Amino acid sequence: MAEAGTKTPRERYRTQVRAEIKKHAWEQLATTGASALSLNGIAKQMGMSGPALYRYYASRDELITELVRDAYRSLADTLAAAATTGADLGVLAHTLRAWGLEDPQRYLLIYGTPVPGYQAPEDITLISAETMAILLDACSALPTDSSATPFDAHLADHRDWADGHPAPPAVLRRALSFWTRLHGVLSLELAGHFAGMGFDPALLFAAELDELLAH
Amino acid sequence: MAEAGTKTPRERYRTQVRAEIKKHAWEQLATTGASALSLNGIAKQMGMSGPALYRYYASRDELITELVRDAYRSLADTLAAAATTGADLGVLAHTLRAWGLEDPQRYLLIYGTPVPGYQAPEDITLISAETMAILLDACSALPTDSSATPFDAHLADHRDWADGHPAPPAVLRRALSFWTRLHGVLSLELAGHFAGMGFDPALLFAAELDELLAH
DNA sequence: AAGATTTAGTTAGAGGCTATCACGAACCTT
DNA sequence: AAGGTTCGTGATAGCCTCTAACTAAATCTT
Repeated sequence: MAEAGTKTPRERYRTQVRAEIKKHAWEQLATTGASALSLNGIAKQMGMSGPALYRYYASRDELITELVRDAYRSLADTLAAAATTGADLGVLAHTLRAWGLEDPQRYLLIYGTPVPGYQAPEDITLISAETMAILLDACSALPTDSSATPFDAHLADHRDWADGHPAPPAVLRRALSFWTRLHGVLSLELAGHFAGMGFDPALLFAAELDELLAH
Repeated sequence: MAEAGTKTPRERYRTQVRAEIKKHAWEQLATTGASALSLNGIAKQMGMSGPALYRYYASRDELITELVRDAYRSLADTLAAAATTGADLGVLAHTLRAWGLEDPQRYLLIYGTPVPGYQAPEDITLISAETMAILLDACSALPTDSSATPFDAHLADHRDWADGHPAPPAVLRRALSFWTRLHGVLSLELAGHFAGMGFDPALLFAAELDELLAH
């Protein structure tokens, strides 16, 4: 395995440079936001001239797409790791919030303002489906004491997104609520909308989570 | 009044050009997103050379800030108009969603990804407070049958953001839930995250709203 | 080991953008 | 009609993305 994984020196150098480029890209993203991310700037930080980066990323768009992919991957892996250690929905929620706080711009790269024309490559939507599966599993573990709503009936007929997951409609609905509500509090916190308001965002998050788990 | 409002012809021309610039800016925003908004492009659309626009807006940032201000203003006015015609929380929620769907990028200009360093001018935060006041009024009209939570106690001590509004903590909490939950569903819909999922976003929104009003 | 080939990095440059400046032209005031 | 103010222009600096041609180095082949 140590032999199979070790490619030619050139390939190793290449992947290492690509990694270093991404490292600087994440720094720029965190400090200046995605719209100000500059290949030229990264090149200068790495001590080489602008066009050199185009050996590693065909375009600025391709680099950003890879950042998006890595963000989805990181989120899916983080939640999966928590889930395999027996985390329930509550722990999963706090794992999500911690992941978001770790790098708000990374969260917003996924869930923030999209570029109107942009369509993510299919492999990224697959990672997104992984995350959804983790969420559905966790929701299945909870008792479904709530009664069936009209929306449940709609979901029973429109469950393609569950991708074969055997969860009943009530569980699908709980998963959607979980997703949308936590995103609601978390995204507003990460975007700074609670900044001057005085209360503790962590407590609001916990309160929303409590109410989510109580029903 | 018709005389007081009519300034000098030059001033009228000036405000009219500024309005035309903004009109094109909104179009660009809707089609290409805020990051691709270009003063140069707007100038060409208007049949004049690039630097001419700097007579009307000192910088690209200033134009965007004005778009942000107008977006906040439009949202506040839209909700206020609904509220004065006796709209309850449910109607207010659908008014919010309709406003968002009318121009998703306008909604995301307020609630989407912020640029890290940016701090909105104070008059914008005041408009935001207006919106919050409308929300608090509407929440006050509802019966507060829910019991006091630990978070209520925290809110009782951190209610600066309510800006003198006499609503009790339970109402504050309901207003926050209203805001964060509706933003959760709506922002995900506007950002296109429900796109390939099959279900009807309107029904999910309505379901979330129902649950919000039921407790 | 020597030559052939692939690859990394360079500079130059086209075309876009924001933004400043100096200049002429239009306009309103007096 | 003379004055100052304002508008729009072209020129320019300094960013940016991205392409192209070229050099130098590392790797592969024989």
